[in-house]
Amino acid sequence: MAIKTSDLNAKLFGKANKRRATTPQEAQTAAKEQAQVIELSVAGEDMVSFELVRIPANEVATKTVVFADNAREQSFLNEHALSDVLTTLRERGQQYPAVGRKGKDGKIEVLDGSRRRMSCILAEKEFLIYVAEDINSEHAKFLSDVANAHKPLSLYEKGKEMQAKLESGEAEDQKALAKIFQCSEALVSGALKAASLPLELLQAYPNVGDLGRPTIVKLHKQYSELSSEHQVKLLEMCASNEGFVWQRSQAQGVARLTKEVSETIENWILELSPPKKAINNKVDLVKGRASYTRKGANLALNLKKVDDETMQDILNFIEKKLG
DNA sequence: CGACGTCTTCTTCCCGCTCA
DNA sequence: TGAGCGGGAAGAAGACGTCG
Repeated sequence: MAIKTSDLNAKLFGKANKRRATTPQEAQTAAKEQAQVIELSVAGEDMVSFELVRIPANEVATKTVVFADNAREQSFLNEHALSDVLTTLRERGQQYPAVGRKGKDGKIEVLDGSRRRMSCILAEKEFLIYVAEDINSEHAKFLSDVANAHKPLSLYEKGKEMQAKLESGEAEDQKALAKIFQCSEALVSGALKAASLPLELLQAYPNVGDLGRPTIVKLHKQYSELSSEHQVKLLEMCASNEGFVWQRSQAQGVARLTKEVSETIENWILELSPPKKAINNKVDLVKGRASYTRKGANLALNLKKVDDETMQDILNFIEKKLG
């Protein structure tokens, strides 16, 4: 994702101080060459100076934390979700420093670069980050959001953001959300469903970002049809002993893993609640030609091999009867 | 009974995988 | 290495349900 990262840096450093850089290109170069100090205006406002800090691999986890308001769900960040960053990180080290601020407790809060942070932890590499002394929370959220623009959030993460906007009243309804997020109403519906699913269930998958709307909708339907006791049982199966579900599979490749996890979960659900749909009230009236199903006050007819004349007779009868 | 909001389904397009 | 295939993503539009 090198291109997108450079886009981000162009945005971030676009308004850098002339002392260091006057154009996005220069600022990018500065970031690439890892200048010790960079001054830039955050959100087009105050000038803030960032100092480059190098954190040894074994201290990344303890000395830095991810900004709490970051939309990215940290528990989804595993070797599969980070495979794009990990390959280049292992080969050539960290290309672009992350951006963060000094927290009250002395820890560094990572605003932009939570994926790079986790990658460094996984790959045991040195973590580079530009740190500023004082950035208010509003600006911090801005930086964090801009940063997230280049690696799309998963449906779950989008759904959580949408949920928040609904609750805060920022968005009136799903239609408004679709406008704000520039997506279809169908996607909003799917994202909200994803967000309503328990984390334990989603963590069964190798890369939650890979789960599309159809998969989520299916999963949501299957899960929500379970009784609450069964839901709890299913989550226990997901969380039990041998790590996440995907870690128990032998399959190669994320796509295959994802498929296997889906199948596993589907099977578990079937085990928990046997297909009571077997009570199919379909009745064969004339073998192979006519059947009907009764549901409440409704009647569905299913006729095969019907010629025009017969059809007309039947339609006439219905019209006369119900009309 | 109508109007509004949400969900599902249909269709098209794109991507990645497999096999020759 | 290229062609064919299957599966998934996304949007549009119609179906459905709910509320006043």
